[in-house]
Amino acid sequence: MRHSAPLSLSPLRKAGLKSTPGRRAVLSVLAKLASPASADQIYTKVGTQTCDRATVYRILDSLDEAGLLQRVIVRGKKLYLPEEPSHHHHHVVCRKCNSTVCLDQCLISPLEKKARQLGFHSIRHTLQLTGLCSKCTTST
Amino acid sequence: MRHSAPLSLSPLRKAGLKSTPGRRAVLSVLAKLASPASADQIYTKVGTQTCDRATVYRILDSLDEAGLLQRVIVRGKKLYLPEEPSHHHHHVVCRKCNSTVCLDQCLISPLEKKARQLGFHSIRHTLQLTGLCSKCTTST
DNA sequence: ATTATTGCAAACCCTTTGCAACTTA
DNA sequence: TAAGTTGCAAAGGGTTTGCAATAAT
Repeated sequence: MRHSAPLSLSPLRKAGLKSTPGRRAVLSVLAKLASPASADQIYTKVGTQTCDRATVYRILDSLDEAGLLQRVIVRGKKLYLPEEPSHHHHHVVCRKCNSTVCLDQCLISPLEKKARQLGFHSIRHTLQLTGLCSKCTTST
Repeated sequence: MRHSAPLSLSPLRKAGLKSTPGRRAVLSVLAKLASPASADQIYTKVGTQTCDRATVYRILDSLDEAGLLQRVIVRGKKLYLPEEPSHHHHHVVCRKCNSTVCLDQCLISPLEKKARQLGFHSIRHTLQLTGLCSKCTTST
């Protein structure tokens, strides 16, 4: 008799990715973020001795591919934040201080539906709202 | 008596930007795009003798700032497409061949409203839908 | 045992910058 | 004339790559 699958697979295994120390560390760092962080900031938070910078980039790619994080662009730079597969939603990010607030919803499905009708499949989306938060009241 | 304003200002002048050959050329290239293009592709289409590559980057920045183009990220790369200020909407871009289709609507305003209620202002958004078009039927 | 993942270090590419010259309004 | 814009060329930063070694299933 074969082993039965564990009752709850880690998010990584569910996504078909191997569970490595680097990936677990990156996921853990993402989960604790107060606001979106750059690849390099994540590399630092993970601990530069935990894994190589290049590996962090590869990990972020694999997690993105697996839908385990959200990538947003603020001021032209890529930032990463965690994604809970069970509750997809979006955020506003302050263009000045990167502070972030959940908007708790995703209103994209009608657009996805239309895209599907137009022959597209494997549809993904990224929505980025940016603004200036109340603490950063300034122009532009 | 002073000169009265022209009946119709160019989009550039309306945006408070000076009308230069480079900007006009970039706008014209954008308007003719069949699918989103990278800064470098735009530089090539504009004609490398028309203006410098660095200038194209500066122009794209100013047009983005002015809301005269849309910037999207496909496969992690920045691509540009035209934006008609009178009719803001979104697109699906094929992750394989970059082909693009209009979705004709923007459903973001409820999210923007909520962000405003949370103290954000000067809100902007970028929405990117990507998928695989019918011609590129493949996995992933 | 097989396949995926990582480290290392170099290469790459995209993008930005400073400054003087030149346009545009 | 004043302010904004451009060219040039060089620097900068973020990101990717190849390959051998290593770890996960």
